[in-house]
Amino acid sequence: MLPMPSRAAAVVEIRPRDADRSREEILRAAMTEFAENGFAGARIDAIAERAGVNKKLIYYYFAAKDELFVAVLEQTYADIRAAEQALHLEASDPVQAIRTLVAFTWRHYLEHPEFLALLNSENMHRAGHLKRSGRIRQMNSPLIETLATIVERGRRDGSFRAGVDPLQLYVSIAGLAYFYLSNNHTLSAIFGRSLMTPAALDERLAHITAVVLGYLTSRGPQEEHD
Amino acid sequence: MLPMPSRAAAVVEIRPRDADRSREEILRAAMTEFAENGFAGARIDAIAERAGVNKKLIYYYFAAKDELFVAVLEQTYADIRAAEQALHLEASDPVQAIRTLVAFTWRHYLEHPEFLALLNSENMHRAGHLKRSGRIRQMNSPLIETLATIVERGRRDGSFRAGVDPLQLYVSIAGLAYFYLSNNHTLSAIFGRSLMTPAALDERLAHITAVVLGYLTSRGPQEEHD
Amino acid sequence: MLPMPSRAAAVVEIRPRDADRSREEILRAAMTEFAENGFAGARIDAIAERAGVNKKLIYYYFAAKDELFVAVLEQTYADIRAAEQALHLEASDPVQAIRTLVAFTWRHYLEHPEFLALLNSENMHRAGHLKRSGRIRQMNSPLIETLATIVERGRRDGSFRAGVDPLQLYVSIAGLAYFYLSNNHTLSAIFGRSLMTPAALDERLAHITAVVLGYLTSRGPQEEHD
Amino acid sequence: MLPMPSRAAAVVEIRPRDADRSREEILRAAMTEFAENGFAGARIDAIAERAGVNKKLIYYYFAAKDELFVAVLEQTYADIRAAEQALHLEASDPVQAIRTLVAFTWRHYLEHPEFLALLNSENMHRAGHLKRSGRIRQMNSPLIETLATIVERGRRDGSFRAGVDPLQLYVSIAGLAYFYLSNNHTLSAIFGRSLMTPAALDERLAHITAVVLGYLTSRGPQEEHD
DNA sequence: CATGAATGAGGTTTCATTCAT
DNA sequence: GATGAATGAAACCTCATTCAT
Repeated sequence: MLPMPSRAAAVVEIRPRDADRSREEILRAAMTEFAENGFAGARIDAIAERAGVNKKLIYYYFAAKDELFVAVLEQTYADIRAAEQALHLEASDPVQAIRTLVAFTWRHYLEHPEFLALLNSENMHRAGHLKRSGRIRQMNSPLIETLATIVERGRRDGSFRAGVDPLQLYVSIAGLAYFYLSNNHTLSAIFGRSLMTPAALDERLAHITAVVLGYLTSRGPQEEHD
Repeated sequence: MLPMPSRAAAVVEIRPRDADRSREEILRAAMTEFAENGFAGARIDAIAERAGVNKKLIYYYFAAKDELFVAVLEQTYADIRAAEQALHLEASDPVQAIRTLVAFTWRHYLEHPEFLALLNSENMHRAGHLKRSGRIRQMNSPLIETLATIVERGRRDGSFRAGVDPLQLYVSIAGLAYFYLSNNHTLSAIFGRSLMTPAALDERLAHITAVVLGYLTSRGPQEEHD
Repeated sequence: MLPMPSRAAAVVEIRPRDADRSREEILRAAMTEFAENGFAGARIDAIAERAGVNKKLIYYYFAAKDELFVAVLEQTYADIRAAEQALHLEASDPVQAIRTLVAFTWRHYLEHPEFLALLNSENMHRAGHLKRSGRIRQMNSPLIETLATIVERGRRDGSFRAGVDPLQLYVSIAGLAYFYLSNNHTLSAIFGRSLMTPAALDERLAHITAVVLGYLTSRGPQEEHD
Repeated sequence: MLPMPSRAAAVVEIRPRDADRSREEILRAAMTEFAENGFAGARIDAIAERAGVNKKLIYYYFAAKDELFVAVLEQTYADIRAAEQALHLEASDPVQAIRTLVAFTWRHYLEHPEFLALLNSENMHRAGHLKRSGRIRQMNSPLIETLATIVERGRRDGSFRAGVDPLQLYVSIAGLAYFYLSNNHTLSAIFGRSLMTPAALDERLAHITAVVLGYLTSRGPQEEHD
């Protein structure tokens, strides 16, 4: 009863989907469910239904809810790391490189709301799942080092200020994008103004870029360093 | 933390009426529980135990889990608004006012991790609870208007750039502080470096201040505006 | 702090209602609540709210939910017995007396749906409450004896058949009215025809009268008696 | 009570699939529990215990208490409709057909006290459950049409009066049986005379038959039609 | 006579997980 | 690889009732 990816399979071909397909389907369904409801709010039942499989199959592939969540997290991190790798920032001049990086971050968050939601959920659990996954901890973002190079190049050619910590900068870029998108519901509820129209989104990206470049290109008087 | 009507009260330990006391105790316990576990993860049982009251009493005062959460949110927002009002930013010069505001935001988030957690949880629910509370929607932050005044004063005396949207600025200040603190667990898990030591915290505040002032005081070349 | 129904009361007159009034108010509220929801479905909270009194007051007057129900039953039976006594059936001729009695029963049920509902509820409990109340058991309907007299008069003057058991007749008259009214919801749901329009109600009364008189005035061939 | 597909089955005691068995067991248990305690008084715990299954299984099959009640109602109605269909009233002469129908109704109510109890409970809820079940509303009793035919045949052969509404007649036959049986507890509590001895039951059936036939066979003077 | 605060027991329902096939 | 049936623990919530005043 094992699936046969050989000629025989082509003949019979009764089953519409094979093992890998099911696993992937579950993972995708879990990602949506976890993103929409958080870890505690997500329901195994809902995941099974979304994936179109039996609940038990979920346990067959991913022993427990926690481990399924870890798998989803790993997948999500792998996705963003892959996308980051596709950027080639070394070539261009520092200002342009920063523009590209900021825009990339913004767009990735915008197109992957599940990433924000999963991060939210995971932070609420004090990164308990993430700590359990050796794989994610190894997926240390290469962006930090790229950023260090860019910042250093900018400092040397006189376009950027000195004393910029790449890690702080990375967190700031992320934060400027993340907060706006992740908190969009509460913000628009309070300000009574939709933050997700195309115009508003463009405006936000322009603002973030201005903030980051404004910071990098300004002199940075001493008294600002504490 | 409780107001003391007179010295005598402090001595004899006359508590406010039990009813008020219980209600407040429940609210405080709920805030902690919701902050630690999110809305879905929070347990009414745990809240009752924390507050030292019978579970039913919670329903006596707050009809349902949802409404209790709304009450907690309202309290939290009321707290931050009260703190904001205590700042007097109009007097000082624009640069100093911004420094004060950034530092205030940073410290409030640092000292009230429950605020961040509740916000996280609420965003996961797409602000469903917040939308239900007319009271919170009215508590529109006066900071936006204060910020508008400061930015305008800075522009007129030549210290700040033109074209700064106070709402964008507000969101950016919040985001720069929020992301670092809220995501501290996942960030430190990934970077293998604790972000919560006193030194690290000071460093972050300095960085945020530098970013915000760097942005405000730099010229802002046209091409940054899209 | 005791109420003073004396001159003093007339002077102060702060309280809008006195003790008896509260008790009565509770009883009335309980009747409605029990009638609408049955014994198990009725809520003490709801009764207190309906009566506009504190829940504890209910326990002050009627030690427990069961006893409150018994009190309501007693009141309801007392009402119908009082109404029955107001009928004077002895005078008129037998046929007319039966007409009057049937119409009275019909109208009383129609105007007192709570009586039907309470009876329903009580039967579901196998008359447990009723059996506890000596007062109700003594309130044996005088109608049975009146009916016996009417039936006997009718038999003697040749208008009614012989061998009519007054108890069976009483139960039949009640049943013909009761079933239609008490089951009106299920019946109209199934037959898709409203049974409570004025025309429908008149028609039913005419039918019941015809059935009862048809039975009483027909010869009654032997084979009908088993 | 279960159908036996073959002798072999009876020997080896091959039970129907466990799933069906459980579902049926739950339904049977629920019927008893609801009949004994009404909807509000019935306990899911008790049903689970009676059925010998886990409480959760009840929700697995019937989502909620309400829906379980609807299922029970549907079953009960299906039972009585099936029994009605087994009667063949068309053949016999009108008087005999009426006798048969009255006796059938009486016996069905007598042997299925749960039907009366469920009806009681459902009426207390204003047929809320029944209205929700399309299936029951479609199970419109075919008896009405059969009755119409019988009554018409009787009218034509001169044995029955004219102007008999089959629906009214149906309701009357039901009411004459229903009230006696359903209210037997309160009635015997008040009259201090047991109504459920075999002799008493026979007597009641004889009386009902006499009432119905008395009505149908009497002339029905105009003034009775109001 | 009247009240608001508080409770313990138990109700329906949910959920992650396992059993048997 | 895949399934439907079944479960125990625990969740939210309800209810009649009592305590203290």
